[in-house]
Amino acid sequence: MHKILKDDFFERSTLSVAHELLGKYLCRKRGRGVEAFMITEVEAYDGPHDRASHASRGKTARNAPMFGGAGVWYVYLVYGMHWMLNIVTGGEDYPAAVLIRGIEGIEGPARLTKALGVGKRFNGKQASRAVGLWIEDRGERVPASRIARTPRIGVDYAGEWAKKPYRFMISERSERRGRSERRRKNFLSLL
DNA sequence: ACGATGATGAAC
DNA sequence: TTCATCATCGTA
Repeated sequence: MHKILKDDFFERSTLSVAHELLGKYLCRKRGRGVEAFMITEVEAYDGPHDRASHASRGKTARNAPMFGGAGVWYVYLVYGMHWMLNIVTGGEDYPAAVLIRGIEGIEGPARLTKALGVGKRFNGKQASRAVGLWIEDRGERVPASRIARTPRIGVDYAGEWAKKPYRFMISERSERRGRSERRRKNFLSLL
């Protein structure tokens, strides 16, 4: 069962959408082929008062997609070099979106956009097969016991909002973690 | 721990 | 018209 997610899936509470996006598939059509990756990590940016959200300073040319209808891509550049991929949630005029931070085999919001060739041309476009970038429900369910919630990454400036557990991820089994990744983690923990 | 690298938004 | 600030990543 490969069911393309429509507006109605995204036109709901941002936290629900974020939670339920885990286990869904991010799909990209390039040339004749379609690549599909399970979504493993997301963050919710919820409403005009969320100080970690671009929308917290009101509507601007950049964040306009967040204020529009649900199911639309919001793609923007950070640090002058990285594209971030978000899907707009909630109703019209309620600014909210879910940032896709990781997919199967590719951790990191900038890495996945690079790997899939996602850039600003998707900004403001409805997620759909016609556009070449969409999300599918393939009937796989992630057990609640494997879903972890933590505060969002890189939003320390956001005061109380920085502490909210708006990051959702599929927790990995430590046995399956490769030696190199474990070494890298140990190394980073020294910093 | 830091530099790369450029758009954005706010101050002036 | 500047200027500080980034929803990051790779390298040391």
